[in-house]
Amino acid sequence: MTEDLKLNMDAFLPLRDVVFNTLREAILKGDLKPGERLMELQLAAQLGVSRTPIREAIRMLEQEGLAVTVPRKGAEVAKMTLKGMEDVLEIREALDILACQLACVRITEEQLALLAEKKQAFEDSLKSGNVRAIAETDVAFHDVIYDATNNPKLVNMLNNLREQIYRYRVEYLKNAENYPKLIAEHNAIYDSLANHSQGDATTSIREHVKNQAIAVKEVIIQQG
Amino acid sequence: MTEDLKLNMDAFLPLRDVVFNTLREAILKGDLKPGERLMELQLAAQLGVSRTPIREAIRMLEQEGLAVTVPRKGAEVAKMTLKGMEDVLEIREALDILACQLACVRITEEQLALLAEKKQAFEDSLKSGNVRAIAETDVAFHDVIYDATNNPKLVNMLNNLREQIYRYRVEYLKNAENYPKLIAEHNAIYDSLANHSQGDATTSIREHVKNQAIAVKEVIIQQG
DNA sequence: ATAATGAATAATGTATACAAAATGCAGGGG
DNA sequence: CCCCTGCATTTTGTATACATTATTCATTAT
Repeated sequence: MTEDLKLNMDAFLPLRDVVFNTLREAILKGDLKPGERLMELQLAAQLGVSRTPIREAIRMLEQEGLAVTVPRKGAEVAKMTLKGMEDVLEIREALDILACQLACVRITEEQLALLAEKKQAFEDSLKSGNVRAIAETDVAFHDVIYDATNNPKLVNMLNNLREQIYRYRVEYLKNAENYPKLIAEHNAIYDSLANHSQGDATTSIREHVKNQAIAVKEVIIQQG
Repeated sequence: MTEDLKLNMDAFLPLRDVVFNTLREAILKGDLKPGERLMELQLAAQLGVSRTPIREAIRMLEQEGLAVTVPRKGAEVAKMTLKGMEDVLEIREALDILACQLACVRITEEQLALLAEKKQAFEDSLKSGNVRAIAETDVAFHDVIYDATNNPKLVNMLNNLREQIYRYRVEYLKNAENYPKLIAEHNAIYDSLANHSQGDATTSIREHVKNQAIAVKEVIIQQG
């Protein structure tokens, strides 16, 4: 109720997409909290549109796993249980390993150069201490690897999974004592890709996602 | 246009779900062909509902990867290119292996007994030569393994991937000379799960999905 | 006092009306 | 002959009206 959501009108997109992006951001930033109801009429009034694009956006949020709806009851922001997160992390680990293995074989020299750049940008952002910037540069680093798989469907699935983890991962990035480990892990991943060494890539990415999984699960346990 | 889609009215579900199931079936059975446009007004008239539930159903089909929409152009049944199918199969292989590995550890005695039952039902259906029955018993066999992962999100993703492959896989199941190989592969998978041997499970399921991948790709190459 | 009932309210489900954009085609000009 | 323009048509995008269901709360009977 006290939310003041606003639409980005600068885009020539169907309203459903604009509403979707707005709600998605609100959920990921935590403005809309897990379990909070997404009432069509209320959202429509707040965003200044009709219920139709709201409903379409809600279907798209369902698609991303960010909302769940019960027939004749309505939609709410998806709650994440520990078990649910463990399930997501289990899948994410397998697909991240797959992505890294594929990237290992398919990555180009240009992409390797870009990866080195993003790796450096990540390290720089760690020094800044700006958590939002850290999260963004980390995403950018892994995006290069994802793109290198040359498998858009895989990229899409990994982005969906990452979204569901994102909210909890931010807490992890606030703790500066994790930073050296993160740098080392990124270095290991980069080196294995640069050497096109699939074995090393598998080991290093697995280590990376497993550490992240542990951290995310701790955040959930402390919260719930 | 010459389609005569009909709704299952026996369900107390929102129309969007009924429409979704109807269209989904039509796509999987091939009544709606890849590239065929999904025009809201036309579908609404055919199914005797308004555009609203049609639109919602189309969003759900997008969710499953069975339809794609272009803004201000409309939706159409997803076309599957060879590259697109290779991408799907790549993901499917990784997740099927994951599922089998998890099942290996988590499967119960009851589920193992059920798996043995489904394995036998599959062999029996092969003798019948009824392709539809064969496809169903095969799905049932793998569903037991999926359920044994105790990871509903993984099950959901695997079902989505399977849907996208399903249409092409049917051709493979028509060829009786593949049957002995399929039986042997199912036996190998069953044995590794019964022994809770993760290494064997990985090997046997990988073999199984790789063979299937080859067959599916051949179907697409011959078609396109 | 508690449980059951029923009306009032508020939400979702569905249909329809209106707006805007894309498409197709005809006619005219280069 | 080709292209370009503009109108007509079709289709999607959006808003709104109506229908149905769920919820809440007060009232009443046990």
